[in-house]
Amino acid sequence: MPRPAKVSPDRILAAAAAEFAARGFAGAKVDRIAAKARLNKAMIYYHFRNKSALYREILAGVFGTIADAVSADVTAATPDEQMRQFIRTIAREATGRPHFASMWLRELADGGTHIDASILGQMRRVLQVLAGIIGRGVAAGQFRPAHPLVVQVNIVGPILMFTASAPARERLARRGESLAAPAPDELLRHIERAAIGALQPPADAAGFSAAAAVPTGVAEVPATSPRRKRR
Amino acid sequence: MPRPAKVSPDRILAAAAAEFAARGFAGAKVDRIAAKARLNKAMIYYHFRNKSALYREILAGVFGTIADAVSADVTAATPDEQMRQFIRTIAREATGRPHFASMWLRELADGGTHIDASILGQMRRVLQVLAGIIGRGVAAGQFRPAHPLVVQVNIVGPILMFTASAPARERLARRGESLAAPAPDELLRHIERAAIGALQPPADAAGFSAAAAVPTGVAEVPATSPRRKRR
DNA sequence: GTCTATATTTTGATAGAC
DNA sequence: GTCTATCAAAATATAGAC
Repeated sequence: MPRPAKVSPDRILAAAAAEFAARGFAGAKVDRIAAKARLNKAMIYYHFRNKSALYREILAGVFGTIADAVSADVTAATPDEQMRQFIRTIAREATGRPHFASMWLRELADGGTHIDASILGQMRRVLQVLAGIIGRGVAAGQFRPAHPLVVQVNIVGPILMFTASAPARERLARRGESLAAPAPDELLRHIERAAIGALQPPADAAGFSAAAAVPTGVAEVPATSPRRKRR
Repeated sequence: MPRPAKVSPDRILAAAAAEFAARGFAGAKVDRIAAKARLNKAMIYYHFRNKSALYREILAGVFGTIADAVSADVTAATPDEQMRQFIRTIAREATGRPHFASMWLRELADGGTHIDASILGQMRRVLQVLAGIIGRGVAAGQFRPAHPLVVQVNIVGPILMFTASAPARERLARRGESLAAPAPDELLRHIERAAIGALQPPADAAGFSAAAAVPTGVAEVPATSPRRKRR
C-alpha cells in the first residue's frame, strides 16, 4: 500500500512550472513559487539545489514526456496518417500541459542556456521520429524530401505560438480588446493541411531522393532520473 | 542640414533591444543596457521614464515597422502571390531585425502585459491585411475561408520560432552538439507551400462563404510618437 | 521535513555635482 | 546631457530551531 508519500517536491514542481511559464526563468521568484506551493522558500532549497536546477528538472521532465508520447504514437499505417498523428500528439501535449509551450519558446529565446545533454537527447528523439515519417513518405512517393527541422518548426511553431499566447488573448479579451479567437480545432485542422500540403511532391518530377538524415551522437539519458541536488 | 543630433537615445534603444531580446524583460538589467550603450545608468533614466517605458517603446517601434512593411507591400496581382509576399515580408523583417522574434514570443508568453493600445493597433493592422488577402482569395475561388488569426499563426509561428532559436542552435553547434541546420531559404519555401496548401479549397464543394472578419475598434496611434517620459 | 529569521547580492531608481 | 555615488527594495540562498 503506497503511503501518503512526500508530496512537497511535486507541489513545488507544479507551482514552479506555472511560475516559470508565466514569467520566465529570470522573472520567476522563488518566494512566489513557495507561496503557490503553500510551502516556504526553505523547503524549495531543501528539495532542489537552486532555482536553476529546479528549472532544468521541469524542462527535462516536459521534454521527456513529449518525446515519449511522440515515439509511442507512430502506429498509423500510412506516412500521411503518421504525420497527422504526430501533429495531434504535439497539440494534445501542448494544450494538456499549459506550461509546456511558454517554457519551450522562452528557452529558445534564452539561447538554450539550460539545454543539457538530457534535454538535447529528447529533442533529438522527436526529430528522429519525424525524420522517420518523412523518410517513409518519401520512399512511398507521397512526400517530397524535406529537412526534419523545417517540418518540425512548421508544425510546432504554430502550436506553441497559439498555445503560449492563450493567456495574452484572454487578458486582452478581459480588457474588452478581443482579437477574435478562432476555434482551437480549426487551428489544428489548418496545421494538418499545411503540413501535409507542404510535403506534397511537385506535380512533375516524381523521383525520391533520400530525406536528409538527422545525425545522432549523444548518448541518451533516461527521462526519469533521481531528483535532488544536482547542478 | 541635420545637426549631429543627440545619439544617446538611439544607442540606448539599440542596446536595450538586444538585451530584452536575449534575456526577456525581467532578465534584462539596466546596468547591462547602459554598458552596451557605452553610457551609464543615469542616462537611461534621463531619457526614459523607467525600464517598462523603454521596453514598450521598443516593442511599439518594432510592431509599427512590421505593420507598415506588411501594409505597404500588398502589390501583387493574385491573392496567391499576395500571400507569398506577406510571408516574405514577415520573414525579411524577422531576420533583418534580430530582436523582433524573441521579443514577440516573449511578450506573448508574458501574457501580453505590455501590449498597450498602440501596439494592439499595429497587431490589428497586420491581421486586417491578412484578412483582406484571404477574403480576396475566397472571393476568387482560390482559397477556402479561414480565420485570419489561424492563418497568421501558421505563418508567423514557424518564422518566429526558427529565427528566435537561431542563437540557441548556434550555441549548441559551438558545443559540438549540432541539430543540423537547414538552409534558411528552404524554410521559407516550405512555409509558402504550407500556407498556400492549407488554403486550397476542398476538391469537391467550391462555394465561398465570407471569411470571418477581424473587428476593429481601437483608434490607431501614430507609430512614431515623441519619445521621453511616458508610462 | 518544515518552519522563522537573516545574511548577502543584485537591481531599479534617484540626488546632485559638473 | 553626462557623470559618480548612493538609497531602498527585492531576491537568492542559508542557518538553525523544532
